[in-house]
Amino acid sequence: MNDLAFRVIGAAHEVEGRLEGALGTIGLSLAKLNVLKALADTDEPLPLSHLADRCCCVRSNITQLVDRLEADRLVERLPDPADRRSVRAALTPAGRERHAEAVRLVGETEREVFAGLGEEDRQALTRLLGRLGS
Amino acid sequence: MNDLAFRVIGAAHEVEGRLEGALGTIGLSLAKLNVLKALADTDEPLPLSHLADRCCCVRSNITQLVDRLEADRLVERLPDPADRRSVRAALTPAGRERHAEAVRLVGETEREVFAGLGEEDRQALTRLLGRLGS
DNA sequence: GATGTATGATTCACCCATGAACGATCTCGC
DNA sequence: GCGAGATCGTTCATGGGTGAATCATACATC
Repeated sequence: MNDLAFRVIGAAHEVEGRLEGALGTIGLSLAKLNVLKALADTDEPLPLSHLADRCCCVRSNITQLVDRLEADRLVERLPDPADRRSVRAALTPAGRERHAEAVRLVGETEREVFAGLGEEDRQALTRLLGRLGS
Repeated sequence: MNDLAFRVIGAAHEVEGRLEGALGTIGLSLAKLNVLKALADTDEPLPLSHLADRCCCVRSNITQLVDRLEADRLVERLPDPADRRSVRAALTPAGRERHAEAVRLVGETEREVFAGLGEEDRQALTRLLGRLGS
């Protein structure tokens, strides 16, 4: 009954820690993966504003993430000839590769983390989480 | 089944957001509240290292948090005559008060967030979360 | 008592996130 | 065509988190 909020937060923190740990071994983080995922999903260069929308974060955050991803040579900035205000982010081949590795790693880690739960438990958990915040 | 990890993280993010929003109205944050709680629970000045242990974070983080809480006049640093390396953090009267307000606010918010779940659901959620990460 | 090691807190560099302010550019309405 | 206002990305200040390095102090051992 009590402190359920902190239990949810604590559990998520644990899961996040596991994922960050796994991704750290290939030089990524959840934040970076999130950007790579958005780019891999649409499979074409995305204006940074669109990227911010898909990542559910503010534009200034994307600026910094793309800075770091560009330094990692996983993403590059392309000018948009049609709108000179706009900058589009594109996956490099290395970025596409790294994203694939990351997806594999995350899947593995997820399986480990939820190994203690059967299929029914997982559905129950999903359902319960979906009913929070009304 | 799929993406359950991200569902857990997302739900926790939502809950965190609600709590941060509520605490923001009285100039606090979850991080600050966490420190106040540790001090209120033991009810005596705590060396910053112990505080770091109880808050499950590194010492450098506590240094910064106590800096801000001291600026807010909610906490003060006391020298330890028995060990001149040590600095103890103590709640000010204002800190004690603010902590009480915060606890009330968090309780309210928690009730709102989990209003959609009955007692059985809450127990089920607690149980499921407890089985993560084995 | 001197020396060497462990420990306490701080500082620094980094990562991630937000919001405000800004300069450049686009677009709409006149 | 031009001016007003919207939009794009960046920068800056702030808050929260980590780990490495540093300095003072404590302590153990000789």
